[in-house]
Amino acid sequence: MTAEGSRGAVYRQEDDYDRRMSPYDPSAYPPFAVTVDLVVLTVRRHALCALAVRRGEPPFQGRWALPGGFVRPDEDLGAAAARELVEETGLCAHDPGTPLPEAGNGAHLEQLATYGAPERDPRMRVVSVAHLVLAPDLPAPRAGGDANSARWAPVDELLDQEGGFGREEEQPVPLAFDHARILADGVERARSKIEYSSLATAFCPPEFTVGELRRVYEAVWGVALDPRNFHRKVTGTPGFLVPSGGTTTRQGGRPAQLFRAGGATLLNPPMLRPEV
Amino acid sequence: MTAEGSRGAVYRQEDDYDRRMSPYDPSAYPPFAVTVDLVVLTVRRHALCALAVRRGEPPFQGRWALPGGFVRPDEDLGAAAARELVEETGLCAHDPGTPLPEAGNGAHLEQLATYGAPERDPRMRVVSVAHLVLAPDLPAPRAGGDANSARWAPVDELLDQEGGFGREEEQPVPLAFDHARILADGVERARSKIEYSSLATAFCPPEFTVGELRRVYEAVWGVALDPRNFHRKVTGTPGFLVPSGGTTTRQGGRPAQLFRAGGATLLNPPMLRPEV
DNA sequence: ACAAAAGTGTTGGATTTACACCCATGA
DNA sequence: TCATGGGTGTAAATCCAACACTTTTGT
Repeated sequence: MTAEGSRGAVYRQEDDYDRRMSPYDPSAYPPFAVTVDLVVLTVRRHALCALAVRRGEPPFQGRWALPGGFVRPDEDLGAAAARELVEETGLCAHDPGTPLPEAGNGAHLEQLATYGAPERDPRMRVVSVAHLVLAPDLPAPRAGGDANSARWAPVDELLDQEGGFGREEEQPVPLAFDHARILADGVERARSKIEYSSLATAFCPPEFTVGELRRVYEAVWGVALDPRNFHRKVTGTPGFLVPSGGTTTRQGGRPAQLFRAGGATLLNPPMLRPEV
Repeated sequence: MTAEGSRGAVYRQEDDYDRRMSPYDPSAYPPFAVTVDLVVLTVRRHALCALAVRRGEPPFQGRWALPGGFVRPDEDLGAAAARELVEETGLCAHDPGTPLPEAGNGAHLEQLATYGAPERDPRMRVVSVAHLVLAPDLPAPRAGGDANSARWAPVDELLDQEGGFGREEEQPVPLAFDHARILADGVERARSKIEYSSLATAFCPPEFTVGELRRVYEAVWGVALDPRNFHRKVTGTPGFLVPSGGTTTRQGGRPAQLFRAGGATLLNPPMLRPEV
């Protein structure tokens, strides 16, 4: 352990930091590392998937983890998350003020929660501000050019503590650190938020059909919805969808109207998630 | 500025902190101070109020601020918030796992959001994990024995950027730091959460009447509710309230049944907040 | 012609609202 | 007796789930 910056050192523990004067006295407060971790969700092949990166170094070497990195000395938390997102996926999400939901270039980014248990990283005291990203279906992820060190995985698979091997040769090992918990919290947030907000459109391309939007709800909630009532509901909610004029038959069947996301962010009345 | 720990110093900016090996290398990551700030809400005299403490030192000397303090080196975030709460109010709220809502000794504590804009504290780089506390009406707050350095203030008054002087001689100055934003976020969270959860009971004493619970909703939402429909709604929602057997006439009029909070945390169907 | 997906109409039941009305106490 | 808050009944309006049925394409 070095003299300063290590756990267990003795600091002047003034509870009311607000009453302190000295501007920069490192001995007066315990230093933490602050990082951002990203829960990046998308809907692929009718399943809710999250972005995972493979760890190349200990601890948890070889295990899957959420993407993330340090917050820089002069960077806001949301900006750090947006930067990491670009670096890991090429996705551009506009940085909102910390807890403001906001759509950027298709993707939605918001702060999720902060995780700071003392032993969550065995190397040092790390406080991680997790962020949630909802993105449309993307090409295979790049991670520093290295393929197969990053992938989209169904969240059920990543959270499955039991067996449940993926179709591939992937192992059912839990995620590194407390990332399973973070991912579960992010998934829960997404599930409840599409109920009363228009966020489900963040999973869709710029133009989409009502059926495509319905399949997003079905994948995120893991339920089947009545296509007819769903159609009435979403087209009848003011500000949710605006027709873009075109039609498509990319799903087969009768041509479907194309829509864009409307201006409304809060849905009133909300979408109803079927019981159990 | 001292050599290390100050803004603008140059660190090895590895984006992927997960790939680093060295356990405790302070030059490898930028150190932050991590604090918790508390939004403590209660309902007093038919108004939603928040706990504010007066700052005795610069910056923002003499201004009102939210209570808070440093996270200790071996302390979890929720534990730090619970500790600060006890120190400032004597209230006991059980520490939940980070984002888990949980009731302790009457009060509810949950993580709210994290604020880390680079210039939010002029002294140093501080990341503050804000927590939300919902408490029943309390005796006058104590703050280190010093009265009049802590008070309950109506949130409207604390958030009013314009005039709107309080009844007292209090000034309409905005809160210190970014605490107005934090308070506003906390209030918004409380307003929306009592809609679909049983959290409104956290504002009530252990035993309360339906009318008292209704006045909580009215104060938090700032609306008037129909007492008759409200009664049917809350008593008809399974798990929300359980009769404690007793009655009271402390509100005058016909004796009212006393209830305790039931086991349910999520309300289905939710309470409906009247439009506009 | 047939399958598949999009969309409209209709109906019965549940929920919500608005308000009339009665109940039990203290002053 | 009156004022005050507690609590029940009821009818109209609204919302929602279920499903029959029509439309428009590709094969």
